[in-house]
Amino acid sequence: MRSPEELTVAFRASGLKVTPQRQLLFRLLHDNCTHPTADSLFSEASQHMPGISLRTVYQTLNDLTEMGELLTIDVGTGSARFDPNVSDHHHAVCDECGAVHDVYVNRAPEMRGLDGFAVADAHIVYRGLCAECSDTVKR
Amino acid sequence: MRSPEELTVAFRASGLKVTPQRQLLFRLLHDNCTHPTADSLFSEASQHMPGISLRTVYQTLNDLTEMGELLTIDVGTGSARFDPNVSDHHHAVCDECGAVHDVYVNRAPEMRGLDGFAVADAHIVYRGLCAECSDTVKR
DNA sequence: TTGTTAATTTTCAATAGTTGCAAATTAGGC
DNA sequence: GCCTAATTTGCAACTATTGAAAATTAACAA
Repeated sequence: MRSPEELTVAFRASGLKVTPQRQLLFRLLHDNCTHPTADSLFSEASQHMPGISLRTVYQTLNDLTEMGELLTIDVGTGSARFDPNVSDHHHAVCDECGAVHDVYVNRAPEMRGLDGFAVADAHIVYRGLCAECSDTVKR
Repeated sequence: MRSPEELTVAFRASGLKVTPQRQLLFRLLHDNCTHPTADSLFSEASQHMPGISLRTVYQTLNDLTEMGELLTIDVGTGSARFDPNVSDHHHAVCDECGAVHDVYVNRAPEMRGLDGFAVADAHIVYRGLCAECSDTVKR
């Protein structure tokens, strides 16, 4: 995702308004590697701007996703996670604490067993225990 | 997933009852490679047994999943998909028609960029166009 | 075969996550 | 400062799924 400043320019350029709500969300999302849910963002945003509506959060997240600034990922945890890292990557989900981490692979493997399927994209979800939770379990 | 006959024995052996509802679902799921949703199974089941309840379908699907006879997979299509193929495999989802196919890979790739995460499982979702939909688009 | 009882099914309400809609508000150009 | 289209808000609606309680029934024994 681009910086709040760049997004401000980009939004105006496409005839979209730059509201205080949107600016706040730009800031909260920029360099955010926690893979927040709409609801967790709403909570955080509410502390800075009491009264902001959950609907607006969803709206803005969807807008950013449509513009290609944000990835909406579903790792099977019930609610969608949002990721400002739009580079080609994958995710590791901790079964213990639920944390989602960005991970990379050299190359997604060729799939076998299905002829004629034109693959446009491959997304890998790793599950297991993150470093912190492995530590806790060990001791 | 084991055959309806084997499941019947297994259920009785664990003190579970084999009801007509369950038998029907055993049959509908056996060798079913369509990755049905709870709702699509409910529709199909209703044709054979009018009055069967959606709740029972969910219940039985959850029971089978807990027993390791079924996989509950989430490919981001909104509702859970159920897969009687419990071998180690992955999925290909057609962006056009939504069909889900079983696929295999030689070995899921090592992930990079996250130290100390103990991977227990990796699931790959391929997206693109299935053979049928590619054909349709071409002509 | 019938009785007993715990498991199951059904019904219906409740929940979580998300979207649709209409009224009120406001950013940004004039 | 005004206008107007874009945005925000509030709330109802919707989808997928689960919880709870009452009614039913499979399985076992007598």
